Amino acid sequence: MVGIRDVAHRAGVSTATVSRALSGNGRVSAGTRARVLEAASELGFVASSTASSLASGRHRNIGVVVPSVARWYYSQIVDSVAAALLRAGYDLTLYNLNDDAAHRESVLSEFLLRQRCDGVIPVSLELGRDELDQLLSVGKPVVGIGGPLPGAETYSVDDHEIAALATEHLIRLGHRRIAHIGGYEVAEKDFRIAGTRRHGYEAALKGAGLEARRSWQLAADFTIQSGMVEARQLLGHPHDRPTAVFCASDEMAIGALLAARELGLRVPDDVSIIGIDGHELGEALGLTTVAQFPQEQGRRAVERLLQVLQDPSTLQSVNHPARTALVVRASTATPTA
Amino acid sequence: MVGIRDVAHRAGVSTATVSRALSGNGRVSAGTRARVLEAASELGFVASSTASSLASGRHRNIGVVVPSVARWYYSQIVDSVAAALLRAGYDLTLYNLNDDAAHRESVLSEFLLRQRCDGVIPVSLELGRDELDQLLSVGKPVVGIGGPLPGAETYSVDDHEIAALATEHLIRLGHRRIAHIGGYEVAEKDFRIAGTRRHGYEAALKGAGLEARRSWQLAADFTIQSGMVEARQLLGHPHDRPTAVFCASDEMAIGALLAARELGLRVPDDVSIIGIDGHELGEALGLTTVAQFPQEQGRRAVERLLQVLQDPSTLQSVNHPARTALVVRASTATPTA
DNA sequence: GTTCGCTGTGCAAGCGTTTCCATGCCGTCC
DNA sequence: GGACGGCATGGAAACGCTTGCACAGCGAAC
Repeated sequence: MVGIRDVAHRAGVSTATVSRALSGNGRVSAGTRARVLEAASELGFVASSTASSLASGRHRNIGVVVPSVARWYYSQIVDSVAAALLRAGYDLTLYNLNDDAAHRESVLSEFLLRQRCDGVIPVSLELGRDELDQLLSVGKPVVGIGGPLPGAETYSVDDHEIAALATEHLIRLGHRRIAHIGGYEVAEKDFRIAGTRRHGYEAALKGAGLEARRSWQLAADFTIQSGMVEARQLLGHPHDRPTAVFCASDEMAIGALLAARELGLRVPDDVSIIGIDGHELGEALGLTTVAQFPQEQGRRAVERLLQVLQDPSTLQSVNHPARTALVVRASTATPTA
Repeated sequence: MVGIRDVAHRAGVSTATVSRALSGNGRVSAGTRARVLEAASELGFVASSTASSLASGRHRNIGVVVPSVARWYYSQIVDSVAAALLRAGYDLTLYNLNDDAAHRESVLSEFLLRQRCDGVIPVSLELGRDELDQLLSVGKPVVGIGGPLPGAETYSVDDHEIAALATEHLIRLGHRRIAHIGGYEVAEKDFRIAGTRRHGYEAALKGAGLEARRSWQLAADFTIQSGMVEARQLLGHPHDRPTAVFCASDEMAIGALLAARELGLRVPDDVSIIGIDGHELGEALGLTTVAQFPQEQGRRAVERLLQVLQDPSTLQSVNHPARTALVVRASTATPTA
């Protein structure tokens, strides 16, 4: 293994100078730097990041905690975060909770605290104040994405608002019989978003003086398949069928769309469907949605976190509202009845 | 920051004993161990993994290199690999190439070699012999998943075979006009799978004495959307239309299915469609497919890699053929014409 | 009663960097 | 011409663990 001393020896300088020349910290004359660089590349020297971390206290590594990697939103986040970190020369350590609350504890205590990363990006994950404080107290800044994270700096849409927005779009079109596919029943703190979106839906209905039928609120797990399954139930009754469905994610909305077609219903004539997310597939299928832009959220969170790493004092405890946009396509229209 | 000396002091032993007691390496009497454990937990001690890595040369960290995280197969792999590593107490550093060949170089040289991980799991990624040897020579075992990786130990299906299998299923049903949606044209070594599956398709056609029309071989990027786009082209001509389509991934097959319906074609009556992968959504849509089991592949690759880490001499240069299964559902049938 | 071997523990030398501090040098200013 | 400040560099002390080696204690074997 070629080490810094080999480079130092070859370049005829001390290891201190090599370190300075390669890292850019401290001053080195142009000539010396050139010699060092040459020696390093000739030997194929790559500094041991472990040793460097130990000595400097920096890791060039960010921990990203996601509930899952198989759902569109998270995959988009991971994708963009990975790209942004790569560009900045940072590694990304992935903690995939796999929708399993049991992992939470151990991930937080054993992994994140093992002092391998410089900061943490929790995605749609609600940390307790204590957990958050623990991280911050060991000097690991936290910048969250998607979902409430009281006490931390986050980039997130307002889930209540966008759900209301989607629902209001249906109401404005004249719908009165609006169903909802979304929220898990489990009141897990790990997935509060679902509940918040449901509340937004309820609030919008209430605001329009409409009833929120319990039987028209179905729980699914945010995948296309689960959207299909629930929508089959929901739309299966020929009589007393809702004229519109608001789904808490595009994936579920796509499922609902497919289920509707399967049942021989025309969208939007027989039933209007709206989702949330901005999934590319929604575009191909003509799905109306309230788009959010996870790629943008991921990129900005990384930029911000790296900034905080430069100057920790700038870390705030606010949410930077993320951009959303109502994208009206062919899956919503005035009810024909 | 509470360090090992604090624990040692509290337990009334040396740091050496603490290290041994906590890591399980070396012998410690039961009584001492108990005292150490207690002291450690009272102080909330978590060993600095950096220091531990530097001293021991082990990292408890595996590098996973994927072309993308947004496609089903990869997300399944990452998911299962993450779970398996978590169980074993390993961290996972994610290198997302993002379908960008330019990243390849830098990821390999700058990141993987920075000696942060104990081993590497490249997914559907063809390393050159030199790159592979470089990794192996610095003592980083490699266990690949999905796709050829000459010289390395891998868990992968035989892409040529499963493509032929899928095509033959159509031929057996009586189809003679079989199109293919799959392979990128780019002959990138990063995505040879696409080409291999196409060859399997061509071989099967040839074996049956059928022509492989150039215009019936469309290139897409393995997503549902691209499958839709290509299938619209392919199935858009009322005359001279293929009676069956073999797609190199379920996602593209699903896209084709949707496009067919959109065009008013009945599946499988007007056109049969088969994919590869075993995507859950395919089940909901009645898609016939040659299933592979990425979750299983990921888990096994991790198990094997950890084994190799125990005893590097057992690393072989073979592919462990991964399980596949032809799953016949409602999207394929005997052609009606 | 020695000798031997084993167990449990401590000492201290690493692991490969970074960085503080000291030093030497040169140019500038009085 | 001497003092001083700034720059480039080297020496060496961290960083916080792991582990080889030495050693004490103790029971078994002779």
